[in-house]
Amino acid sequence: MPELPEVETIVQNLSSKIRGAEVSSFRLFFPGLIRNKKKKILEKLRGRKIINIRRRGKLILIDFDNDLTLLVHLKMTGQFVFYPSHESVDKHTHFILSFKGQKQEVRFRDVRKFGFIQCLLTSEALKLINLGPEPLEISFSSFQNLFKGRQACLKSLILNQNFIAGIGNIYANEILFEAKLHPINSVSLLKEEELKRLWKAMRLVLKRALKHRGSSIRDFKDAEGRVGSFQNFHQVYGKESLPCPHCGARIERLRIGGRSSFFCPQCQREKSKILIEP
DNA sequence: ATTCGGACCTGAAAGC
DNA sequence: TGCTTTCAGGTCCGAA
Repeated sequence: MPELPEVETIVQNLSSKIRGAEVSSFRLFFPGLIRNKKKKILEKLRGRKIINIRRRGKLILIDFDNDLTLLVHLKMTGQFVFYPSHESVDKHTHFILSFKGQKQEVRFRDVRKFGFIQCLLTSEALKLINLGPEPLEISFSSFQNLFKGRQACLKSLILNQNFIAGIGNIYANEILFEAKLHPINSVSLLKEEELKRLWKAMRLVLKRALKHRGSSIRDFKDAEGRVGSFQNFHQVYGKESLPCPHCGARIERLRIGGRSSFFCPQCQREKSKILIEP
């Protein structure tokens, strides 16, 4: 479900509600959710205060005042939502954190159970995962450097979290449309001017999506239970056979690296590796 | 060294 | 009304 804009939206919700809150109790319904071998480590969170909630790529990090951090990945259908404590718990709720003096508790729900939570030392939390730079923080020249010596196909590369962190399938499609670049192009063929378009498109699309509090296609809800609205502004994602909003050509769908890729064959031209001289 | 399919899960929607 | 197939905001792993 969640890519950078959705995860950031949830992190903002959580920050405003539970930064500084003290954990009174937790409940774990699906032990497989916790990646640590010893689930008992969670006991160390009881009575501790949350000092910070951060995002890195698509990961949520909840830092506690005893140098422990909960690393959370929502994967496809994970949700963090506040519920009144008295409300009944449904079968997709796998973990609940309750706070001292608060009538609301935060519940982790995940229909497909792909998501995970891991409890780590704060200083170690990001060391396990090799994440690329943040797309909204990287300068153009650093961005350009990332591509040196690479020759993968463009769409696969920007979906690769080691390359750049936080972009998933929806935003990869939308960014490439905005940049007018064909998803299957090899990055080795891109000129500086095209990389600049890509960098600008990446920033523009992600910032717009943040402003609209993410895209809700089927499962995404923020921590207040609200849906995002950026799905209303998608140009190509999920729009196979519909007219391109720019030129009217029919949007096509292609499978790249096992993921659906939507693009306008007119606006996003494929580059041929073979130069045909007349 | 990359790329591919399958695996991990469940449920909604489409196809027959 | 079924029953079956396909698809889904992600990532990991092992085999070609």
